[in-house]
Amino acid sequence: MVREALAALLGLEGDIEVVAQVARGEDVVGAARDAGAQVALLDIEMPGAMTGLDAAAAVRAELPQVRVVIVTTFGRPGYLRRAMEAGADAFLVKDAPAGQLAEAVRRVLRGEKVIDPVLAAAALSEGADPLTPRERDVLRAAADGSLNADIARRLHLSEGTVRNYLSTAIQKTAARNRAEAVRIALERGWL
Amino acid sequence: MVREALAALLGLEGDIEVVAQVARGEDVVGAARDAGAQVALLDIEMPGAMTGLDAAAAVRAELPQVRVVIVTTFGRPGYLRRAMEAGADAFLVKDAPAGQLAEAVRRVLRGEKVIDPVLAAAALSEGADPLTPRERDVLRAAADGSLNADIARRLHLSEGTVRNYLSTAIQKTAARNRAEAVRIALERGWL
DNA sequence: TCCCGCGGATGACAGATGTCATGGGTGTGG
DNA sequence: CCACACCCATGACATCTGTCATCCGCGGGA
Repeated sequence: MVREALAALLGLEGDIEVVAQVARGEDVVGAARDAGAQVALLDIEMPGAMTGLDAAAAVRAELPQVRVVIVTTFGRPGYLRRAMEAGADAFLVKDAPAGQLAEAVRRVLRGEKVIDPVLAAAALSEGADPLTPRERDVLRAAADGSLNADIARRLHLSEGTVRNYLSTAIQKTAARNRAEAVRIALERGWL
Repeated sequence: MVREALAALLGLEGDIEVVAQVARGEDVVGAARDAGAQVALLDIEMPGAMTGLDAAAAVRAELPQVRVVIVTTFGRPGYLRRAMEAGADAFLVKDAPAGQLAEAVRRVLRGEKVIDPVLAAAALSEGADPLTPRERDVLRAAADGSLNADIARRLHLSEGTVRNYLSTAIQKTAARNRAEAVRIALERGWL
């Protein structure tokens, strides 16, 4: 519904034409190629296995002439960082005024980058993700309230190892327990 | 951005006119009255103190002739229940096709109720919220990973009492610890 | 009147969690 | 070759968490 609504909004602009819409990240590259798109507008949170950031990287790799605009619900600095690493040209949050959307499309077509300066500052001041891949796995597995034993079974680890990884993750996030660590890592876009 | 986009979408329909838009729940009743709206379209998750459900109840109380359509990101059965209790005429989730939005507006104007039958069945089979107000408070306070001592201080309770309330909440949600209880209660729309 | 649910509290106990020291193996870069 | 980071594990320990029994006071129904 939101996708179709944003398409309607862009369609009202005389100089912009919506040439394709897809629901899943896996379908982005194909649709963009078939429709001859000049700009791809992607949400980070999408159904399916592929996130909008993955789709952005795929577009950048396979259709380098296509500009990528990321629109997301959550203005997490970590998202911005990862979007830039994935090769995005613009990064917008959904609670920005609607006019910024069309404006961003026009500007990336002129070769400009479009980034909220406040968010950019936050992303830079925050520092990079300090978690190792395994710490991320364990933290993600702990997010739903699983017991250490469950996590150990799911990741084929010993229970003590799970405790060790969680302990380091808790310290790196400056949290006091796993729940706080999960919340902080989520806010920072590290999961 | 999403609000303006949905307004653009509805504006494309010949028989529907968007007469007002507001960002915060507190402004809904005033704007609906001033604009002479026939239908109020409300999101549950809104900035400001007033949720969309509160706004729905306010509209129902002060402008009884105005139909209320709830649109929400999360199709939680508890949300549906609370929306109906607040006097909503329609309940839509945002990942439904865009056409359903205009269709719902037309149908509530004809006096019909619009509810996804799958969600209705889920809401009925799930049973009502079993939590007492205090259990809800404590569970909400525990959601961010606070220690028992923090929660006790924040709610002016003893630490043991916090443990007791959490224990009963954990049993009522059939969870194994507080984190799981929080997740389940959130999914059910009990918080 | 009596019972029951709710709010609030205490104490005791078992189990889960977080920390630390310490060990091993692997791979990568200087 | 050595240092270093990462991965995985164990054991010990302190603390936090979850459960249970038990108590008090209050108010609403039967």
